[in-house]
Amino acid sequence: MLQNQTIVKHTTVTGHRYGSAARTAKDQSIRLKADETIYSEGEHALTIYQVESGAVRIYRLTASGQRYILSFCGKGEWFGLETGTVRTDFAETVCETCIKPFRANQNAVIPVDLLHIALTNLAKAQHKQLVITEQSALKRVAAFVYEMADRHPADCEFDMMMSRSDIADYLGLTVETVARCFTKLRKKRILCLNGKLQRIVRLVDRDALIAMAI
Amino acid sequence: MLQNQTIVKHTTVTGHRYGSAARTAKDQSIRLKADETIYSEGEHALTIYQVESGAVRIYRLTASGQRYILSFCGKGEWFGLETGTVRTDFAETVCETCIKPFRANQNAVIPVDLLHIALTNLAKAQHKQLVITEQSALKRVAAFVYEMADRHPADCEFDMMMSRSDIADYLGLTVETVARCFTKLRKKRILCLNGKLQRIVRLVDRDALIAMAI
DNA sequence: CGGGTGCTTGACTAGCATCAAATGTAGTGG
DNA sequence: CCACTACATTTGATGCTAGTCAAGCACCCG
Repeated sequence: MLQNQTIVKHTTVTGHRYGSAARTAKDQSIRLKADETIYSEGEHALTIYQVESGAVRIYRLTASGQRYILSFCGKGEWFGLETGTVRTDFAETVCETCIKPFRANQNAVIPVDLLHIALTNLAKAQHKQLVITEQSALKRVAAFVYEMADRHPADCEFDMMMSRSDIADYLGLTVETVARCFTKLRKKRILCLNGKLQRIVRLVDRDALIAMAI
Repeated sequence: MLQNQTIVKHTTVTGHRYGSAARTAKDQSIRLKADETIYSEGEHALTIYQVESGAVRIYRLTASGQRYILSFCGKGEWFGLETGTVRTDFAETVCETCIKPFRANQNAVIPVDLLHIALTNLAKAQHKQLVITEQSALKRVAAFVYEMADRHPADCEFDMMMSRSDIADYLGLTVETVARCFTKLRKKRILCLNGKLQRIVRLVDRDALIAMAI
């Protein structure tokens, strides 16, 4: 297991930076086009990754062939940390993306706080459970847009990059329902959609979006 | 943060036991009645717990006052490990329960693999996402019964202990829908329900249950 | 006995899935 | 340049599933 091949030390110092020390590891960052596979279910899990730019989708396939997207990872987020030695899910790029691998070779030290990564991903997964179960389709989509907007705190216009089908498989809805919800958000004057694929969001009423997403 | 107040060391030795060494810590196990609070949202998070017997529910309250149960913890399972210094959820006993606390005082070493606990809880949360989003109400209830049955691998009869309302808040359904699903499972001759509160499950067709839960 | 709690069942309704089709855009080849 | 295909998105019509509201039953306890 990954965590048994590493030595992790946590001191009483609060805060923890992954600064230049971590970045000078011999593993170089990797640039990928859209929809490229990073790893697949069943593969041996020896590497974790940090997203430097772009976005990655982590998903599973059910017995019936349905795709379910567990999470999207944006800039700065980590993925690929597994409970066992084998991948239980798939990782693919959503768009052109740079990722930085951290390999766990024998006796190698990963200069990274694995526990912090695991707990952050756990918190994300728990929050997603709340979004999915408690809320209507419209609220789920609003929560998704808000999650994306949170990655661009400065801008009121940004590119989601995910297709409607990605969003549907992430929120447990159908493509049609997602499209209808975006239409409702437009009609409520909460956002505008631009770009040929309607994936560029311009936030008109951020407060209303937040009120709806909670 | 918990993980910053502890020193955790993982060697290359595979496997990791929480044997007598951990159990001789000065923290004694605690016996609680049903529906007692272990901790609440907003409290300072300094302790993690292992369930010795019984069951614990971990839940959150939404802005609208709805309860959502993130997980049930049974014998051997750990809870209370938080991302920050403050509790984000509530922990209560479902029934008469024994728990063992592990406090993270300054300079104290927790003789426990926190990363392993975090990753196990992450895997549980991810699996629950799949159950909740992909499946019909009947399949969700079947998956819940299967999860409970997995905690009693030897017995074909066991006490779930959770109320219908607990199960509903866990699966994102209503009490009525849960009751209707149990009725369907009975009519399909997959299980029988006994006890005055109908919480004792007798598995009649385990294979059919598994087939339904996946 | 009456009141409280937890479980079940029935009737009705709202919301999402499904099926189907239209639109807009890009790319290809004649 | 236009015809054609391919793909992503949107919209409409319809049906089913689970939520809502309501009532009834079983059990327990004062």
